[in-house]
Amino acid sequence: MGRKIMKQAASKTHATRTVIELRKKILGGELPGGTRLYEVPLAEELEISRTPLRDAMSRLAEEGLLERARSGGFVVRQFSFADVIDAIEIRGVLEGTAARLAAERGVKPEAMASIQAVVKELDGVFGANPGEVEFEAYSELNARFHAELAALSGSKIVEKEVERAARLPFASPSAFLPDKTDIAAFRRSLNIAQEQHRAIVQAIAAREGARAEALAREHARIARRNIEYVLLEDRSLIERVPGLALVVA
Amino acid sequence: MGRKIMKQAASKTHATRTVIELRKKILGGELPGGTRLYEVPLAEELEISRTPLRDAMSRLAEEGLLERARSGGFVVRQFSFADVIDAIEIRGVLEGTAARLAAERGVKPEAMASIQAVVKELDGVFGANPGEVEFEAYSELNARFHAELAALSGSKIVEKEVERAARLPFASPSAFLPDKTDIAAFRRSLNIAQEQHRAIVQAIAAREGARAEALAREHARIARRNIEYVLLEDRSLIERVPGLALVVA
DNA sequence: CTTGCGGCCCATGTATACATTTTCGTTATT
DNA sequence: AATAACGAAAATGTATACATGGGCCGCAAG
Repeated sequence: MGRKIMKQAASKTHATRTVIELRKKILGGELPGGTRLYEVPLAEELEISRTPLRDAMSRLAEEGLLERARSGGFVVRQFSFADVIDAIEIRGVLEGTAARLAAERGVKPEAMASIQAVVKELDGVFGANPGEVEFEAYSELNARFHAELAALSGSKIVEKEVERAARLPFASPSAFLPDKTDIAAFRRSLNIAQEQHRAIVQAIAAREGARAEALAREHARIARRNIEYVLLEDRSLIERVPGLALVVA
Repeated sequence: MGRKIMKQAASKTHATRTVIELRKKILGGELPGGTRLYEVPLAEELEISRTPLRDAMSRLAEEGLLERARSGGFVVRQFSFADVIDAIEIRGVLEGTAARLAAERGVKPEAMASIQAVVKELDGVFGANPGEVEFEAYSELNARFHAELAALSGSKIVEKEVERAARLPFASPSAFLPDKTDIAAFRRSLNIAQEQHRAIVQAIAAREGARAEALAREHARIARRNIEYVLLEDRSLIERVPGLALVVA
């Protein structure tokens, strides 16, 4: 197929590619929160013209990583510790709403079967001994669980808003997955999270809206605890969490 | 070529003015949901070039009134009846979160005094007889109440998300204010709403988070009922609600 | 009639020159 | 010394020409 020589294989347009590139720089800390993005030098550095750069920046503003300055131009958004906590809270509240609506309005059997299958698959990534987890598989399945949960609400709007709330990388359900980190509490948290996955699905199946909502909210607290640990107890882990570079001390 | 004749009446830049103009056309129904916005003809019609037009469209995408088409370009966003209901639900959930956090975290006395003053002022717009209301004043104070409630959360993030959820015009707290409409149920709803305003503030002052949250959610149901009435019972009122032109049958 | 290919058209993507506004240092005036 | 006013530099805003690429139509082969 692609016989055409594209120096940039990944994306089609300069703007699209620039979104990715800028996002990487922002999340990687190369462009810290509060940085003003001057169009001319930045365009030169990226070897594109100002037009696609502005397009890319406006998309990143939609994404919440940049904000428009009052006098024009864009600035890298800056988050405080409290902002991170609150962003996670909102994600939990919205996922809770998705879970509650799913319970109240009911879900199609196929959708229920599908998310139950994800939970079952998640069971499979835990080894015999506590602490044994296939992180890669867990991470992927966890993302799928959260995506399907949002969809269970049966509401495109709710689904979209949940997705949006999780777009801030440190607020995402996969913000901090222990990976190879050798901290017992982190590893244990995966077991707890999985138990909550199960309970949420169960509550939705039983049409227990309030319980489903409360469980989903509590579920988001795991992310909060992990982030709090990273930010307050062991800041050496900051670089392991995408987007935490945006958080000002 | 270089025309220096600039009729910049209202806003500073062409883009800013175009945002306002397009928003008006969208909410007014002149550009119905699903309409693709072709840059060249639209730019000609608005008598600007494509550059500020694209800027304006991207801002409207941030606002949620447009969406980017997969193949490029912008399309006027379209909402179903269910979407309207769900957007109001989300606004209620987020305002509920703001109220709960205010109660849980506590608010500064001055902020509490300020919102209590708004409630007191709102009392003043009701006349002696039921149904007597100064609509203009009510509308303005109601908007202030909701803005201050969001701020009571003490969280910039929550405040911003509440504001965002209310930006979809039909989901806003002032989406459908009876105005001169002579429907008894609508007029009564204002009294009920005001009682809820009072209760929400009271719950926050008493640090009753769950109650504050539940009340704020229920408060949003008034908007839902009113919109449902307009859409299901008396569609002649549709034109009275900004943005309802976007809602497809 | 179907199907696949080729090319044209049109819409968006991009570069760039020019216009306007903002910013900030400097100077003049009180 | 404070401040107002000015102006140069720099940054964003705008217009426009040109590039690119996807979709549609027609034609020809099967």
